[in-house]
Amino acid sequence: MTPRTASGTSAVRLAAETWESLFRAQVAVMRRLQSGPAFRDLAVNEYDVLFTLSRCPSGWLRLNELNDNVLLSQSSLSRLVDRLEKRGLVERQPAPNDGRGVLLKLTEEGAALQKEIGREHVRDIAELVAPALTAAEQRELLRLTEKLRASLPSR
Amino acid sequence: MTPRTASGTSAVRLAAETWESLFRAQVAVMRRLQSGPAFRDLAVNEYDVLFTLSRCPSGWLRLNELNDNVLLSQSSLSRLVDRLEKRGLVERQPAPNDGRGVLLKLTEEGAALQKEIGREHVRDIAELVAPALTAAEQRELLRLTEKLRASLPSR
DNA sequence: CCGATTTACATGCATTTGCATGTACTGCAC
DNA sequence: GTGCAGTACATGCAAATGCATGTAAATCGG
Repeated sequence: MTPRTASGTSAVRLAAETWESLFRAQVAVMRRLQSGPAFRDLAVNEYDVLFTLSRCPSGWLRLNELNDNVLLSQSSLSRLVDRLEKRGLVERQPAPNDGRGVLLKLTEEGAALQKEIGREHVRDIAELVAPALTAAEQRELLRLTEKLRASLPSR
Repeated sequence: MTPRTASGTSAVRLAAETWESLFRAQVAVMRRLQSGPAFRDLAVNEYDVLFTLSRCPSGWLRLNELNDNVLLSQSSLSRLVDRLEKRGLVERQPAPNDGRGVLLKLTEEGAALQKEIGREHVRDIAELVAPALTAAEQRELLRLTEKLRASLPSR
């Protein structure tokens, strides 16, 4: 009854092994990245918030939208943003059309720090990924992970 | 001077975008997995330790080897294992040939809990991954992530 | 064999995190 | 409009985490 592939592996098992491998690769790469000097005075999650804000076309982003990108609870993100605000890296503003919402934006100092760390970070990534996979393989990995993410149920 | 691909993207940038996509996919999948009912009484990191032990052929695993698999500092893993031991899920033993080392093993109760959670977990994974990618795509994603992980510098 | 360095793990302590809850606002039913 | 459920964010508090450091054992250089 259970459908099996040519290699005798069930579909469920293939999915589990695929996720396991993706997860382990992420752990292994992340471990090496976060121990590097790029993150000496900013945690990876904190950098990630600055990075996401730097990519935002309007410059302003809602806190709840930010939360989708980060593996943090809503309350933890709220306090992480507190810290960034106290360090003068981001700015809060009440949302215009929603009295409950909060908009976030990089300060000039925040944007500068993001760029500085970002340069190092990108270099570190390339040093890990480029020797491991050919350009074609990287493009395929990019395509597959993007497709996976896009296909997930909204929540 | 900077080498560019046909699409005008530098090798460094391709590597960075590939990692970014892999990372976001991991965050998105993990967010959905850990909010599910499978992890109602065991954190994901804690389950991960039980899972890794369950895969170990000899049954016993060194603490430092375990640490390579998990995105946790050495001290945090030490205390995580404390908690698992207090709950009767794992057992510590001094390493035979190295007086500094500690060997870990699942208790019967730990093995049973791992299997129980594992069943739910695998089902959750399949529900997310299988509809998103074809079997061939999953195999390719598995291959690429495995190659990436295997190609990383030891540390 | 002896001292110096390194490795494996544990622990004190400050910081970060998540859960539960609180507050304020929105939107919907009527 | 009024009441009521739902959403967005903040906060109290207990638990988890990381850094720095401690302890003990292994390894290395002489």
